[in-house]
Amino acid sequence: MKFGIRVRKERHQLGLSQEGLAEKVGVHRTYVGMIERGEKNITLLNIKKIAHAFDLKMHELLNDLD
Amino acid sequence: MKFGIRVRKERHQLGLSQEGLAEKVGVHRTYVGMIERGEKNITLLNIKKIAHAFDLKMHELLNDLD
DNA sequence: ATACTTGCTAATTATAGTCTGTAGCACTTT
DNA sequence: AAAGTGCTACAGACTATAATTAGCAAGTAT
Repeated sequence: MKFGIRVRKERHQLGLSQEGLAEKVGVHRTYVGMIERGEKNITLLNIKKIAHAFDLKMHELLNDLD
Repeated sequence: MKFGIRVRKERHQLGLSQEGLAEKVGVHRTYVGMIERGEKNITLLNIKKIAHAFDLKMHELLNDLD
């Protein structure tokens, strides 16, 4: 999945650490790492939370992925 | 979540029953019902499968949702 | 009256998501 | 060099919940 790569890119663009993003999103720090490495099959609610942390809408975070 | 309503709308547009969509997507018929009723927090992989069953990309199925 | 569709429940299995801890790398300071 | 700091990868054990499955009720249509 390229979703993780996209998340990492957006996170770096904001100059956030995984821990910093985790805090904004409301998930655990290690989980952000797992998402970025594509190890987990994230749910709709968390996609939404991450998108909002980036001030994006879900579909904006997902375009050009599949 | 409005995602379920969107799925139902797309399904009707194709004249499919829940069972017919379930078969195309590769999930159980009752699960499609649960998704449409917003009872489940669907994962990225299943969002992708459903979108593909509709000949859509994920972000196309999710636009105008949040 | 029977075949089709959907809503709903309850139980089980698979896996998403949490938490603790260890280790490695890059950089800075003394 | 060594010690300290910040970020990340990863493992293992745990908890919460997504996803599967079977079954029954109710409506609608044929």
